[in-house]
Amino acid sequence: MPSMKAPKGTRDILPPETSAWQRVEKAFSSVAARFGYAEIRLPTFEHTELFQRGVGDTTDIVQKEMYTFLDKGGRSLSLRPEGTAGVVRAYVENGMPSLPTPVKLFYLITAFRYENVQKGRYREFHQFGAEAFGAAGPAIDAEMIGLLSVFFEEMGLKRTGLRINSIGCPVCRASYNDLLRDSLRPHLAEICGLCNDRFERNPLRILDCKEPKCRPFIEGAPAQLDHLCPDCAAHFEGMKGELDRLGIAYAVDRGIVRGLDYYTRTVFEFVSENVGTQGTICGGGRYDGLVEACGGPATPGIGFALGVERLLMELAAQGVVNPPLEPPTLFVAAVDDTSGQEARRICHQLRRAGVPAEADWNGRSLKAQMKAANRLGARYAVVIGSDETTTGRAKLKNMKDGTERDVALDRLAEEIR
RNA sequence: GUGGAAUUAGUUCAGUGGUUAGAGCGCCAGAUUGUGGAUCUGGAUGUCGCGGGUUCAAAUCCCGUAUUCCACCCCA
Repeated sequence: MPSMKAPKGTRDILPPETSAWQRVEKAFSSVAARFGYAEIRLPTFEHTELFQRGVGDTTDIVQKEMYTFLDKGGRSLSLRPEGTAGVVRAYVENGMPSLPTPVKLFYLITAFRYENVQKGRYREFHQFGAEAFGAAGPAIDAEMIGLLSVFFEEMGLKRTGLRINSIGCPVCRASYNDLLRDSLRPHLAEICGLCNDRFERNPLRILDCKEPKCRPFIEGAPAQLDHLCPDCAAHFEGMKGELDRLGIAYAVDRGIVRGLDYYTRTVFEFVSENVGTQGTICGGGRYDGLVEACGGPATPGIGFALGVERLLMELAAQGVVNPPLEPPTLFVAAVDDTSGQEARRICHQLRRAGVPAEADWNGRSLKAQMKAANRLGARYAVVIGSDETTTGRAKLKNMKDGTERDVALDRLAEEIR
């Protein structure tokens, strides 16, 4: 047992699992590009202050889950706990507000949160995300959800539930918060301690509480959705209409709040029953005040983050099979050391010609080489000996049915196509 | 941060105080001389998570600790 182990909450992703990762990464990039999103790559760590402002000082993520450290120059830096803040920073820093709108970006990142580990939750985890800046209307909200819907469809995912909600803008939220407090105030003694804290700080969060004793009051409480200002209400209706026209099914869930401070109006998530209590595969929403809060011009924005580990879990749970790694097409076996040299030369030339080929690298017996070819799933094998080296011809064996046919060695690449 | 369960070969697991700790799978080699898949035979590999303690004797009992899984909280 090795004494060096991967740190808590991290894990190694090994073959053949990596092929499943490559598959989803490729599919996501492809769908995102088709929707007009361009890839952005960003630093893994940022100034701590960015997350304090961008994610929100009051969030659990910033208060207790960040990997924060001082570098040798005394700067406070943090490993990113999510992707949006960094994208917003880069958007402002690189003058992207002057680009034609909407500016649409996507990314594949790792993120870090210091939390206790459980199913579908790691300290280092992977997200696919996208952000769209500069479009204020509901059409872009639906476009983004459409992107996810197409991605899930192409991954072969069924039964992934989309839930949507609106949490309003700063204007209607202020009056709603008063309404919410009024409704809960008589019951403060009965709801949990945490919710008492939330009552002053951010009463919206109370709606997300799972405490049984809080549930009755939550269900009786007014929902933001029913108290939107006219603009926010129109936005929500507009988005629903867009989704209807795109043929995307959704459920309105008044309980969706999202954990990050920056959200306004639209919030949504894709949920599953197969990821443990962490049912959320993907969460996102609109953040119309964030760019300005990060020092840029007032710019509407919307984005989402998709948990790759959770997506993969969901794919496995729904029985979506992962196509196997491309097997070596041709195994070049050799009967002795001398022909082994020739076999390796042929193998190299096949690879140059674009043919996946394997050979023996351990000086093993012919029998062992054939065994290896079989295990690798090679479709064909040739055996190289002194006869073959002299005549330049060999028997090409089909590993599936065991049949052989005589071929010229210098035409191997063409023969197996 | 809180609670529960677990940790023995590469892997899945058996072994609950008594010699040199086992099995399946996998790996390596062989079953007459240049051919895989089946079968058979043989082989290698363990600081029994780590550190203390109890005992004549600990994988086994006790304490601590780390990690994993599950749950709370929160989120991807």
